[in-house]
Amino acid sequence: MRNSNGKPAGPRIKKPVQKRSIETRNNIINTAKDLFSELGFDATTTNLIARRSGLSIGSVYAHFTNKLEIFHTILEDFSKDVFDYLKESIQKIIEDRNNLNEAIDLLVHGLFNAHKLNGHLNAEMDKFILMDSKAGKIRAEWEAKTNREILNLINHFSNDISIKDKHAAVTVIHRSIHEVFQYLYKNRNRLDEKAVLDEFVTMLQKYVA
Amino acid sequence: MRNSNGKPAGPRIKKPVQKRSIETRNNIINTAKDLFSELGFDATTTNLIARRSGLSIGSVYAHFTNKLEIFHTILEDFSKDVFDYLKESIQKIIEDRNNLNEAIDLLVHGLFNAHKLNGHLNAEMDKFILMDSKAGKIRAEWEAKTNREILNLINHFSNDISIKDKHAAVTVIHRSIHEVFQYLYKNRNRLDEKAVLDEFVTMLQKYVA
Amino acid sequence: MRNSNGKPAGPRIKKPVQKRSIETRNNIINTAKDLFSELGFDATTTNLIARRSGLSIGSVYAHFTNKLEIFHTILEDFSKDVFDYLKESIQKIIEDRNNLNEAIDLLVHGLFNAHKLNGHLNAEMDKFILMDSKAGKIRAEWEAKTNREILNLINHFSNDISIKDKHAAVTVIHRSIHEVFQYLYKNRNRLDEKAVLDEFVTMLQKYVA
Amino acid sequence: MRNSNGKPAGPRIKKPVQKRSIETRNNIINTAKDLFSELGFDATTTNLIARRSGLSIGSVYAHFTNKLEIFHTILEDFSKDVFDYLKESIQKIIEDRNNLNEAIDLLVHGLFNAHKLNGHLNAEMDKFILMDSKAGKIRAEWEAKTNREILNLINHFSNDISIKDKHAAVTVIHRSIHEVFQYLYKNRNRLDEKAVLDEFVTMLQKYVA
DNA sequence: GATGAATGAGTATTCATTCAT
DNA sequence: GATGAATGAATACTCATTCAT
Repeated sequence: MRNSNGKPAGPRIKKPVQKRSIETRNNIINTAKDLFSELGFDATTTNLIARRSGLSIGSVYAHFTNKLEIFHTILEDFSKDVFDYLKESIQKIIEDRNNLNEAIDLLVHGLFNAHKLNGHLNAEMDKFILMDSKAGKIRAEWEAKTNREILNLINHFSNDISIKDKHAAVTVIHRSIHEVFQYLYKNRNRLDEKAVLDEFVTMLQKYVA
Repeated sequence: MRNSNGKPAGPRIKKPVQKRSIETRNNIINTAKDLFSELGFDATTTNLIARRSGLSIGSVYAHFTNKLEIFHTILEDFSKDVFDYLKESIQKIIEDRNNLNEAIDLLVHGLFNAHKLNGHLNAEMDKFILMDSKAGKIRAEWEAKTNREILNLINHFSNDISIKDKHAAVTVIHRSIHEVFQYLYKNRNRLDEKAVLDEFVTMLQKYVA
Repeated sequence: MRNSNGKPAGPRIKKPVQKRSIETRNNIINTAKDLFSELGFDATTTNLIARRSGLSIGSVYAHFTNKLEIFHTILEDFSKDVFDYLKESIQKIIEDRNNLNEAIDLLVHGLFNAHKLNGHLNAEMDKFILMDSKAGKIRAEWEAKTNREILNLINHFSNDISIKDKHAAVTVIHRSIHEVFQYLYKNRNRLDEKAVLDEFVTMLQKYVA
Repeated sequence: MRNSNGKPAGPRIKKPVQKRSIETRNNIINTAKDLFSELGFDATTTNLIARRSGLSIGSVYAHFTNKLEIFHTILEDFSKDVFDYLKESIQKIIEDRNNLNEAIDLLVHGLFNAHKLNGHLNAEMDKFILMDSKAGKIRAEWEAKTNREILNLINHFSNDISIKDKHAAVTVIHRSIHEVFQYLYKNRNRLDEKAVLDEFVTMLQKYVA
């Protein structure tokens, strides 16, 4: 007979005020990121997150309303990190007055590093984006921002570039990057990473020339 | 994806020989494919597969040792279907003496149709390939076969093509295709499908030229 | 990621067809009735119901969607039983051509027996009726039926009876009965049950005369 | 009502002597009364009591050993309030030299007002009296006192009254009152309150006459 | 004196799988 | 050959209570 006429009881998750609390929150996020990456969302139990964080299960739920919220937080953080990295890379490319081919090379290798450590997590996120609308929204938002940056870069080189539909091009470039990285991760012990990456850079260079 | 450390089960699952039995098996596979696609692996319960197939849960377990086996079967079937489609397409391209640009166009659009209907399932499979070694092996096998076919095509046009590392090129082409398709699926209502596909074809054409 | 776009999956609780299934269901109901009566709703765990029934927890949930449904079933059964007992008593009173005083005496003692065994459960139910709207509806329905029967009896003796507002009278009689019983139950070792019951009969007799 | 097998806790809870402390204590009691009344004992969490009181959970536990103690305090307070109200009413009836019928009328309506505001809480208390021995003892004590007052009133009118067993009569009267009130509360929007109350007064008047 | 972060046993519920009929 | 009732380990989440700061 829990709350059958459910008056709202005020927020159960409070903004952490004490320093200890903030540390705990980060602890949970980092542990969960590792576990989601290792085992996937479903196989990662909340109790496991707690144990691996050196916390009680109660603590986990004091900081997040539920397991999904932890995942969304990680998705958001990760998306932001990749975006920040990309933005910085592009800024540097423009500042350094690299030529187009150098630019592409730097862009691809830079993004590759940003993605490198999170192949499993990436796959898990990709799945969620289809299944869970909140996740889809988060990703879409950051994807739009990322696409805007790539478009900036394309525009910066607009004299050297011949492309019919720039927006479509951005999509193609962005997604190809994403997938090639994902693929390299999956096969990280079987493939000549450098060769594939170089070939991919070549493809992009020829494409935009 | 739990509870599936399948001990060898002895001769409980027989290869179906009778026609009715084969029909039942296909019934299960088709229902499961729909459900995995709709809900994902974890959220699809074996009891639901049974009910939607119009069968008893006992019957499902008479045909498959466990849930994972159903998934592997579907993965195998699907991989084979895509491969067959690709092989046929390439054969036709060669027979029809299409030129390189036409070939690429046909290849991309052909594969796109093969993938088109299974975006969710694809994402689910992608995840499993990382998480579940048996799934990884199945996919790797078919991917190798597929890559071999693409290599054939490249060799067929070897006079018109300038590529440093053909194997790496195959990887890049194959994965880009895969991802662009996946992306188009995710955004099927938001994007101009034709524009992206055309842009992608252009990229490949310039690349191999 | 359970069923996030929740297509209805058909009924999970099936009408029992096998005899074994019906027996199991009754087993659960009886065990739960004892436990709710002994410990109250909240302190009665579903696992305890299962164990005391000699069943697995899974079986309990194969027969009832949740704990509340078990309670509602018991409430409904109990309300029906008391009603049936009352209806029968009243019929018998009328058939036997008892006079008014005898009638009241029989009515009170009869109902007392119907209630006798379930004091704790009654208290639990009384609480639920306030807190849980479904329970309230169930009780209200049977209360209405019961009140109608009592009204019948009053009308049968309408020549011997002087009452201003018959409907209000029914309420007063019905509730007084209910509460006196409840009270006698609570104090079953401390009170002279017969004396209180007799006094109560006297009150009603004087009242309606 | 679990987790409350209170081991003696030593001198951790001090009787509040300072004014602020007493205010805090009352604050907790009032908040808890509202919540128990609204949600029931089990669904009312100690953390909710703290938040709604504007206090920390630590403060609540500085004033009460546990949740049950809060409930017992409220039960005791409420029982005392009703008793005081009754005692005063009876005193006034005697002083004002009301006749018997007037006396009953005043008694019933007076008590009704005392009970009026606490239907839910009453039901919760009724349940606890059966389930929790300490609660049972508290209620029994005040019930005895209350019965003594009612007996006083009966004795005051002993010339006008013809009753066999006065003690049983007190019980019947007291419980009938209690239940009719409870019932009126449950149906506060559906019933003609005045009619039921009048009919009830009539019943008592005829009864004792 | 007070605070609120942390604890962890406890609870409802699910679902892959088995096996008696 | 099939059925579907039964199993029970596993899981997300709650909440009374403690105690370091």
